Amino acid sequence: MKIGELARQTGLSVDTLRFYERIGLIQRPARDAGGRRDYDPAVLDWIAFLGRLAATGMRQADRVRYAALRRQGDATLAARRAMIEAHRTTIAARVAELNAALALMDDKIETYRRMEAEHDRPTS
Amino acid sequence: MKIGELARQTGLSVDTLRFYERIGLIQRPARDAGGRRDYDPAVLDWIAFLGRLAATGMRQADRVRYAALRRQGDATLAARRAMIEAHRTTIAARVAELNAALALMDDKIETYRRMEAEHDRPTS
DNA sequence: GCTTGAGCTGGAGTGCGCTCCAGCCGCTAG
DNA sequence: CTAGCGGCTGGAGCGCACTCCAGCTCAAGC
Repeated sequence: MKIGELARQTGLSVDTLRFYERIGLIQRPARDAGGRRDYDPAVLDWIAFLGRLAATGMRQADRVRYAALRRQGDATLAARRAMIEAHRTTIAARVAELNAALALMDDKIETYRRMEAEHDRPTS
Repeated sequence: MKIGELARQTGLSVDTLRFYERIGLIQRPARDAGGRRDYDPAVLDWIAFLGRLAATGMRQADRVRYAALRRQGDATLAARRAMIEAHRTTIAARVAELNAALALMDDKIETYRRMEAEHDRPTS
């Protein structure tokens, strides 16, 4: 699979894919006779998972660390699990924070409704 | 209240407070005889709310828009409510996304546990 | 009356995570 | 055989949200 096709399938740009390779998020792929990157389709799953990590707030530096562990094989299983467990905890905390914010926004919306009623009928 | 005291109470830096004023997130405070900012304590609640908006992912440009509406008084109540309602929707979507990610992380952790068991006892 | 510390301004610098660019090569279609 | 497209590299640039800095003023404590 060429880089353009991979870009299409992942939704990332060609530049982003090359950038991810530079920083070590994606392994250097095989090259064809002309020196062009030729990806193993398995990279699709990896990129999707990286996307989930990024979308849930794991920092790039940590994703790079995780990718490095992954490249080292089975000896790093426990370390990788520890990273994912820590990330799970972070996500759970974030969910709690967002739920609290939802309640706050609901209060605020209610306050606005009352103030709008006041403002529309100031002689009430 | 001087800027240093406000910084202490809000957890923001003095530079950040002045930056927020520059971009319009905080109103220009009164000045004392020496030309120094002298804040009304009411700004504490406002900064706390801005913090909640920021922490829940509202972009700075939108916080600035919201602050601008707020400065215009009661005529903008409906517009402000609309912004908060939109933000509430965004937060709710984010909670759903994070909950899905939690499930994914749990799967991943479980997979790691199984692989670790495999790896520790490869002759099983 | 002098030092110290807080505050002032306008502007430059930072870190993250990309994004874009110049200048090049090589395959394929017309 | 040549135009066009996709790919290549190394490096510069960008948007966001601050953060830091130089060089200054001012008020208070010793």
